[in-house]
Amino acid sequence: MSETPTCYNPKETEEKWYKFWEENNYFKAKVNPDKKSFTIVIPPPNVTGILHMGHALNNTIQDILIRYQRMRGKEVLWMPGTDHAGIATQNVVEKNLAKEGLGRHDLGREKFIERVWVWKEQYGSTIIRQLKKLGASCDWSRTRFTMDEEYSKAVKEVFIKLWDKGLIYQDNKVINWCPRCQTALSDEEAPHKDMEGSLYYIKYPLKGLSPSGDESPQGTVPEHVVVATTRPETMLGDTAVVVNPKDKRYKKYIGKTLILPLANREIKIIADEMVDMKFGTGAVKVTPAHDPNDYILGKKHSLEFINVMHPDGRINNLGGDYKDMDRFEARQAIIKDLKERNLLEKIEPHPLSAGHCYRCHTIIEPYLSKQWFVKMGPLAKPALEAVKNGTIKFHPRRWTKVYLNWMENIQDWCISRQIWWGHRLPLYYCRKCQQDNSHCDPERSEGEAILSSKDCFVAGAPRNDKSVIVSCIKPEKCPNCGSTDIYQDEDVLDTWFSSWLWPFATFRNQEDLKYFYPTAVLVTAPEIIFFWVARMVMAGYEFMGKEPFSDVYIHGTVRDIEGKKMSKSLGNVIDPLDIIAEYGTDALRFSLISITAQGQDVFLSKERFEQGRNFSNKIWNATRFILSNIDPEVTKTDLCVIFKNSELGIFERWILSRFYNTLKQVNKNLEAYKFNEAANILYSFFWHEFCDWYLELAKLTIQKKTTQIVLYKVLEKFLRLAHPFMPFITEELWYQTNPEHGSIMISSWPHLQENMIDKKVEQKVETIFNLVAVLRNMRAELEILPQDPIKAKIFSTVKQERLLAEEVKPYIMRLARLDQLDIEEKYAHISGEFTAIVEKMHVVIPLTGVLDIASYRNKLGQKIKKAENDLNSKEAMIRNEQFVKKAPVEVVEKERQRIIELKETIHKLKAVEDGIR
RNA sequence: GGGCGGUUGGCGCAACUGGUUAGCGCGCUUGAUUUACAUUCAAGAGGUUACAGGUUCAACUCCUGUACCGCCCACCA
Repeated sequence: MSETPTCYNPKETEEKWYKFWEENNYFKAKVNPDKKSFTIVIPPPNVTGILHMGHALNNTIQDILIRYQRMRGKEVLWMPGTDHAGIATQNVVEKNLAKEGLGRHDLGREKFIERVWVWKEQYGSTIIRQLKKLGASCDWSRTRFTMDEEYSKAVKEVFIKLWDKGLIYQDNKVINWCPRCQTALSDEEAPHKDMEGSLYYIKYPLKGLSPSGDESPQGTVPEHVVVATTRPETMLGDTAVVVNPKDKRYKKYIGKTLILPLANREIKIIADEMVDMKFGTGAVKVTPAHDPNDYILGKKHSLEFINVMHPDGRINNLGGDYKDMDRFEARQAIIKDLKERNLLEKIEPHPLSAGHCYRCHTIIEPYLSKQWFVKMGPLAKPALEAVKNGTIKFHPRRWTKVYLNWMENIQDWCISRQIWWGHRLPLYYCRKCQQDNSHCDPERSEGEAILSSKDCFVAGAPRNDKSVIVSCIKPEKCPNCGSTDIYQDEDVLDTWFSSWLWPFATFRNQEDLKYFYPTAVLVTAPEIIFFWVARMVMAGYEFMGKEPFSDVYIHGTVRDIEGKKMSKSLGNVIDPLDIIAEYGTDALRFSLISITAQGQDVFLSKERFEQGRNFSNKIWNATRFILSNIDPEVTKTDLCVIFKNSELGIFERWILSRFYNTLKQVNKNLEAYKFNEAANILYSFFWHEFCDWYLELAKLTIQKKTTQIVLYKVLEKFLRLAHPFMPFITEELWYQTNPEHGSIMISSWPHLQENMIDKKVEQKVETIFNLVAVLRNMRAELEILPQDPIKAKIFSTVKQERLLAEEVKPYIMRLARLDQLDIEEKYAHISGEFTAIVEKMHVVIPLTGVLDIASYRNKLGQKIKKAENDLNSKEAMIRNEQFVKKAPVEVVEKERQRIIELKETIHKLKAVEDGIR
């Protein structure tokens, strides 16, 4: 009958302890003048969010920092919350509505927003629950939502502050427009993606040579200019063709008029240096309302701006025959028509990159539209300075450059969005004043306008306009004329316009703000640097007069085993909740952390979590073993007592030294944000030193109190070190080791006792372990089974070593499974022996008949050769005067020492070789 | 076009400010069931650190160049 193996079962402990922590308010932060504060604000996940590996990594790192600092005695606050995620959330709710056959316009704005709130109440806390499963020790009593009333107030106030400073303006510009979401987007929200496209060469006939280019008989086309474009459908909005003034091919055409095919409009040929003569045909169609560069040209040359699209991407009334076709449908139709008229010269494949909506991945349409912007230059100044002078540091450092580069080339921020879910702009308009001032038209033209260039660049104009009222609440009457006919701007603000206030707008009172702000460190992924990190820095300086955090830790992106980003659409997602269910939260956390080198991307596969699971199990079983073998009294003994009595044996001193060494390393690496290093150090200490060696040795003396105390103390201290990484299992075992000493999460971090680190003891024990390893190795090579009797001898002329060997003789015998071990001074050669060298000791076991002499001699020969090679190169080094002169003394000394050792080794190995014959 | 990261045993990754014998995990080979743990233990095999130069007494580490992989930003008619 096989017994059921003893395994750690995470499910039972995790729920229990999380509840316990919450009920005891251990996550709560209070202003405490006696303590230093340590604050982290969570990167607020979207309310629509569900936990993915990126969250798991991000929040595990934060929780490690938080739990570590809490144990170190700081008053820590991990501020949680969620982001209303305007577009994403609106999309989700609209999708739900669509199932009922409804669109948001069927409901109307107010009803729709009610629906979103209902949805939010129902599903918005999913991500929070999942973060709890992850063990996150956030102060949930402070949980914030970016649409909370107070938070919304802060958003409006900030808008007004910027308004008053003249940093907010309205303008007609070509912005990134998502035809699916039907809203403007900022540049950051429309990332470019490479894609396969085509370059279409289209003939634009000259005016006057033929009445109309598209009706010439027999398919001949009169004199024309060929333009190349990737988006033929935009030709409907062309208002010029531009060539380089230096281009000989086109010089004669400059100033002439072309007939725009299909639209049959007249457009001029103009000249501008901007044109690259080498690209395409050197002649460029200009569509000022549908391309950012053409927009600049249009402005410069006073062209007309013809917007030919509806907001949903269909061609509008200005598009003639193509009216109401979708933009891509229109593209095909236009190509077909051009072909028929023989106006399409050719189509070439052409790689291009186009902006995509970061929410729905639809191809962005550059679109002329009236939007609100924030002038960023003045805000960027202190934010640049802070990073340049080191007030804010990036980890790893290389991200500094990325940040500075963006900040130095900062563009104005388009903050208005044509959606409903979000913070509505605190702008109101008085209809009466507007009528009196007909110049101003704040209402959006639905994409059918033909604008002359003077209509653009009205920057700041509304600020001087008496019909525009900026206010936190709806004014009862117009302060200018007293009219009550007032309405609010329809647009909402970019979601990031609320997120950038997160480090301070999350606080509910001044006292908290004063105590917890600035926060300590921000933990996030590289994608978010521009969206959020940079803007928070600007907001921190602008509205608080102080940086929002001093350190920014940028961790890698979680990818699948092939290096692809994990995404639902690719189907390569490893769900952290599945891992939690199968292996436990601690296993998930530990594995994730231990494979995440600082700032490097993480390549995940499910198997990687086995390491964490196995480690949990190891900790579990080792603890069980220790607890079942020690006297409960031991748990109350002070370690200092036995230490003072110097009752500690060499192995006790060793494991304590190793523990404090581990502690030192863990401290160092945590301070340096090297979480994987810290985790791996803990792992190898506990597994390969504490369990593999010390626990095995301790079995010999387990009855002794000293042994029990050391076992218990090291275990108990280790649990504390491991707690930030593996909160649940450590809490459970902490409780089991001593039900009376309270929760581990509020226990104190072990104090580093440098005097316990004893390099000499470590070296000695190292030697002993080598001895054991050599004996085990000999056994294996000789193919001696463990149950076979075996005798060994150790020779050493050094008295100290003999004494050491004598002292630990029973241990060596046990670990190497010897029946007899003699320790002697003078090496007496026995024929037919098997020998190895450890330090200054000569380890010998008699040969048995099993050994393959030839292969053994071969191996021996290789060893000798390698040692001789080493020796030669070392001796060459020492002979080199330059080396002896220039290298540091200790390096030279080390080399000399090594030479002596190598000589000795070679000598002994040769003796062994002789002995075999 | 600009910037950044990577290239180290079969696989995935380490190695701080140059300094003995380049570590770890997985995998592989062999052996162990007197056991806290087979989610275990022991022993072993496996690398001239992408390539070409350079600096240095000394290069995985610093510099220059090349190749390949990946990312970011900008432009693209």
